Amino acid sequence: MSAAVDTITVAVQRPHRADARRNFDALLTAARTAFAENGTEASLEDIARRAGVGIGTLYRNFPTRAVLIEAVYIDGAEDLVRAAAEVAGLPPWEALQRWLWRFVEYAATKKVLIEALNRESAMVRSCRDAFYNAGEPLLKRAQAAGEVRADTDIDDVMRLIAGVAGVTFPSAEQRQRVLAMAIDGLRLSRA
Amino acid sequence: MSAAVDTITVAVQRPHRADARRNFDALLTAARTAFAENGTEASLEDIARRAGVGIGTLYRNFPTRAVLIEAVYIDGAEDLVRAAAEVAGLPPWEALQRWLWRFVEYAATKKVLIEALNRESAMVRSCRDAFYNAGEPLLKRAQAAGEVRADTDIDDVMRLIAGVAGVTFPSAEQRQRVLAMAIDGLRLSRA
DNA sequence: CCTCAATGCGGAGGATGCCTCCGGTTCTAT
DNA sequence: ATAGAACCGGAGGCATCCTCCGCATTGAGG
Repeated sequence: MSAAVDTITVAVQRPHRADARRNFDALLTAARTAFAENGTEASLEDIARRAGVGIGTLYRNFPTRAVLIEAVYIDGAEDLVRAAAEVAGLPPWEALQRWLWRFVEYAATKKVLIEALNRESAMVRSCRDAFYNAGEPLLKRAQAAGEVRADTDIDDVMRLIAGVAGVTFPSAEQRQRVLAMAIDGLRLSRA
Repeated sequence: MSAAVDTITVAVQRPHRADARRNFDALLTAARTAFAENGTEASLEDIARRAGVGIGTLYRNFPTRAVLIEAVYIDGAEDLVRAAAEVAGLPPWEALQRWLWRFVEYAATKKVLIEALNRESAMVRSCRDAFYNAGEPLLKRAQAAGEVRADTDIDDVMRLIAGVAGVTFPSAEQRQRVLAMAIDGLRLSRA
């Protein structure tokens, strides 16, 4: 499991100087908040202001918007990867379901996830690979146990869940219900 | 069915003068193309250029970006509403499924749909109401026939399908497969 | 403690896009 | 043919993205 975590490569280096490190962290925090509120088109000038730094500082740390998005995206990804180990001991279907709901929670805390999933970059692929490495054993186990349809793979599943998790629902209740329906779709086979 | 079509109210008036009507149509066409390529953040100046008109003309016809998005969104909506009548004679599950795949096709031709579904405006509500009026009888019929889970409604279903239809898939094959899984999720009940 | 080089800073300025408004043009009803 | 309502394009103001430069700060080494 530790091996899975290590595969997430880091695109941006956290600076060496203490002041720069503080600014880096402040920018990440501000970006997380701004993206959660306004999506990934949130104004970078606004993010710099929120962090209490100049726009030059933002660009020095994150040369493009995409790099900033990815940095936010990777934040917390390790926790999700580790969560797979936490549920591994449960019965197959239960384990997979629990992990998928963790994935949905992760998605809820950052709107960038859905948009990032559609991006093609080394960093995103690295994270995606890590998620897939974490979740795939759970899926295969549930398939081997005859609890999940055989005609799907981890990429299908992640895209299905991510797509639904990205919808803005009027109520948490409905969100829960519709996501449950999507997850239930994993169970049925046309056989 | 004709009553359902009539409930779609029109937010923008098509102009009276011949030249203005031509420009209006050209703008709609250009917007459809630009949105399909770049999503709803596509440059309005680019759209005006594509249509061969000045930016002032774009704003005169569509006072805000939202109005333009909605105009594109409604385009073709009537066809989808009518499609419900075309499948009504089929067996319950078949009818619903056929219509949902029509919905997916409609979504594929314009990326704006997914984003529009998350917007709150009179026009969007009007279209959504029309879709729901069209699709709901099909859903209820399939539920009455015991072919669809009882714990869902047309709003759930539309959001589920729209969410998945909005994902960018690397292949049409995968898209097909994952959407089929989502639709299969309608069938299962926890009972 | 001091020095100095590497690291890091903010914001002015150029480019682009959104949006408004005004002088000029075109269309159509009479 | 004419008048006036409808319509036009694009300059200009504002916001945001992004770069670059003169100045400031940090921290390692002596």
